[in-house]
Amino acid sequence: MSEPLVTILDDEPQIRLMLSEALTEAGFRTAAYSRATEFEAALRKSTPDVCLVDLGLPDRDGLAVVHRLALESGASIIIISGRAQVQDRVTGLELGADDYIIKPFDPAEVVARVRARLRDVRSRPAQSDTARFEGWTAYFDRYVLIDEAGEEVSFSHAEGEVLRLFLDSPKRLINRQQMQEALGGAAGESFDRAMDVRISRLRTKLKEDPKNPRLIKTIYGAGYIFLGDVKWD
Amino acid sequence: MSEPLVTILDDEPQIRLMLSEALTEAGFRTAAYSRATEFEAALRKSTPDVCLVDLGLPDRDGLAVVHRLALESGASIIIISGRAQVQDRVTGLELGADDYIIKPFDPAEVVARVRARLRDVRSRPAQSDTARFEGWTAYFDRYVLIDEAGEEVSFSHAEGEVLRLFLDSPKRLINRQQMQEALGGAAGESFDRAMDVRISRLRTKLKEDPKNPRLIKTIYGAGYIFLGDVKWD
DNA sequence: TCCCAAATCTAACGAATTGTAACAAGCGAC
DNA sequence: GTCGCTTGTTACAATTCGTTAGATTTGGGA
Repeated sequence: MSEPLVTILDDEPQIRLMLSEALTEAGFRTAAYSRATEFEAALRKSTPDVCLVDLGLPDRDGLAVVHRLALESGASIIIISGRAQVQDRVTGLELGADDYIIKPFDPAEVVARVRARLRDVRSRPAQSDTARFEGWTAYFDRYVLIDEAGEEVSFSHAEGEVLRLFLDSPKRLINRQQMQEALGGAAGESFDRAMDVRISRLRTKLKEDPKNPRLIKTIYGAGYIFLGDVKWD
Repeated sequence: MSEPLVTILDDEPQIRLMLSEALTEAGFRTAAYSRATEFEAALRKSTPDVCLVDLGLPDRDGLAVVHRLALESGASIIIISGRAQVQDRVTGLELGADDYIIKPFDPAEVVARVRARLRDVRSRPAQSDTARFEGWTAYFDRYVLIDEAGEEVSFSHAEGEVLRLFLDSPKRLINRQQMQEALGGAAGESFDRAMDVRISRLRTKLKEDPKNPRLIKTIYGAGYIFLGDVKWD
């Protein structure tokens, strides 16, 4: 599949240029137009994924363009406008725009917003949710750990919560209260023991030596600390 | 189906109130939380359509909440934040947020942006009738699955509903409530077991190993996840 | 040093959740 | 009507995970 196509409709040349450059650099195909008629003619040939539309056009009311686009095309629509009133934004969005960016803008933000629109058009390809540490690879989306030898160990939801907490803050002391909150346990309760058990079970899966754990260390009276270098993908 | 559910996660009471009022008046159901742990606990029960998340939370980094939401839920995410730097917005959007609103904001704009998000959640592109995944090809118009070897397995309407639900959001947690709604089961009922049976039957047809399913995974206490890359023709 | 209370570990149990075989009801084809 | 297929229900098996309770470890004080 080719790269997503982003079209730009704006009458100011320097804005067209700025957007084209930023979007091309971000890996999109772009096509820019200065007038609505020209733009709509092009729509009959190509089917953009995202359209950036300026409201202040010389030959047509920008909102009318947006409205037609919303009705007739499947593209996401982002309005780019100098009109900063809340009412303008509300009508723009109500007419079918998916986002509304106010001039002056930063090209990096436009790129980020274009990406956000593309994500949900394609029903969000899952971002990777994988971490590597000390020979292990944790696939949180699959609930599986794989060791150096390629052997698979699956872990449960509860164990995954603990592991994620550790991998989120490696080499930092995590006290019991912090852990309790992160694991969704209401405060107090005799819930505290449950935490120990979760950790114990996780240790077993990580093949820790009970007498001398290398990865999950207990700090007596303080909490736990996860040693080991973590790299999230 | 009932009104869309919008959740609010913000530690400032007056903001929660302002948003709840505006959204309720606009016809949405709302639920507001002040702390991340509370919010995440609620997520296990209900499935919001849009989540409004403030980044400045007392008990957890707001961005971490956003990231998890983006990975694990199908909801649209709108960040509401006082951090106005472009860099903040870009990282927020990159982590999976669909929109980013800066405080102070006008409730009318928030409502308009929530509506915009719901529009594209609802109007997901009409799926075709053929999907490929992990060696299988599913023909929904013919109620037939074909494996790599070309062997045909037919499936029923009920099984197809489940399969389509999974193929529509691969690698995402689908909780029981969500599935129940999608499968046309009115809430409650002793219908709950029927769902397990449907899934069990589908697993059999997909030749899943009962002890270690690779495609349809159960998350105890949470729901199901379909692993595997899906491509619709 | 030894002793002890507090903290932590973990095997074992049980409540809740999920899996699935077996049965039954519904329905269309003949 | 019967036959065959689909699909929900029931009943029981299997799994998950918090709880309990006894064993073990820790660190301060005698």
